[in-house]
Amino acid sequence: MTVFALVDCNNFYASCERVFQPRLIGRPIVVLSNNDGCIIARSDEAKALGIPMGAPYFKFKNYLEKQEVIILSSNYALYGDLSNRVMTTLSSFTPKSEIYSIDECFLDLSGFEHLKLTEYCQHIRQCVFQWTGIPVSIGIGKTKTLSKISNLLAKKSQKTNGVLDLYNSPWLDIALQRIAVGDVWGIGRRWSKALQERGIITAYDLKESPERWIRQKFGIVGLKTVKELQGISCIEIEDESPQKQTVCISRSFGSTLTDYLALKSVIATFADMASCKIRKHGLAARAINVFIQTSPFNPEIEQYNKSITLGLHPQTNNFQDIHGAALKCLDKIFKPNIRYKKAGVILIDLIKPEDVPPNLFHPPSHTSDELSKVCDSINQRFGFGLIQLGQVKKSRTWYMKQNYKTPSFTTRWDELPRAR
DNA sequence: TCTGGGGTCCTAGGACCC
DNA sequence: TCTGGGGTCCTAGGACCC
Repeated sequence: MTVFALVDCNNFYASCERVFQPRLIGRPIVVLSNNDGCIIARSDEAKALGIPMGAPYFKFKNYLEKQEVIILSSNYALYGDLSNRVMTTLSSFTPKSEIYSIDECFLDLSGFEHLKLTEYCQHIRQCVFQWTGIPVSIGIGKTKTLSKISNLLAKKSQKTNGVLDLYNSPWLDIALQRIAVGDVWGIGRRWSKALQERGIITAYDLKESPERWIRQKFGIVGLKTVKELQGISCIEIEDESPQKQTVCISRSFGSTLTDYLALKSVIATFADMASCKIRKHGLAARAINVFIQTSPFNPEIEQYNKSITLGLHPQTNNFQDIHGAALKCLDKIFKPNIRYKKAGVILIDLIKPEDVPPNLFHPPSHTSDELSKVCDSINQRFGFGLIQLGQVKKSRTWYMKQNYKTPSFTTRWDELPRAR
């Protein structure tokens, strides 16, 4: 039987900001999404003020100021780098682990029982904090779903000191009764509502609910969740990260765009970013999707949401190919006199070029891809967008709002923290 | 005025094949 | 008038995750 442990960073983005700005410790912090749109992370102090997750920033602006909450734009360069440090540290404690998200990691602790799991996890926790400055909580269980629940309770209860082992615990059922069904991993808003209407309120209720009904109403995915609650593992730890299937670059604009040339510049930039990203992964795309949208929150204006998919034959990760294909897509869906608020480029059906069988009708192209490589290295060194194809009109009007961003302390020489 | 971005998986239904 | 059965593949949409 596998021993599953879930390590989850506490208030990850807020904690990252505190590592290099100790004056933020003990103060309420919120971190905003791109474009300073929504509140996507809160320190414990901010949670205590009743600030909800995902709330639009403009609705809480006054309240936040009155409460002297520290407001920060998201700094993904910093969070990504600190995440790598945490994950590298964690991987030294077990041969098998799975990075699940920027701030979560599953560990397979089978075979470590002789060290006493709680003590071993306390040790892991202390090392992560000492080596990276990031506080984490750890939950242990017989399945991924149960380790998630243990983690939730480890965070909630002070006396666990950040580690809770429910692997062989007589308290498991009592613990499950304390978890709302909507807090179970895999149960979202829709399903939570449907379950509650049937009188299934807690994780324990879900564990005990009739399997045939679950299978019929929530499919195989729902049934797996119930089985996992029963202690029957259905979702394994995947230590080799599966190959990406899609890559998406999309943004909301700081203000609306109606001008074709402005939108063209946006789509071209997204296409360049997307192709750069798949080159980094050594992948090529076999199709591209471009979408443009109006704001769904403004019913006054004419709504227009359109997307189009175009096959790429043969598959490609070339700078110019993808740039050109994206603009061709835009031409087909662009409609004038629309106030666009968001757009994106998705590269689909990604594959390693060496895995593609040779095609009689589309022999591999002989054009060198040196240009892509050079552009990548220049853009990486000087910031994305320094070099682009000539068709792109230099326009920054759509750029995101980021009014409260901290320096990229760990990834840019000119933004290193200073010791005084 | 102002509401994120990037993913995965499953399912139902239609097109098409023999 | 009477109009099969079984299979695959693809796509769009809907749910979920962080």
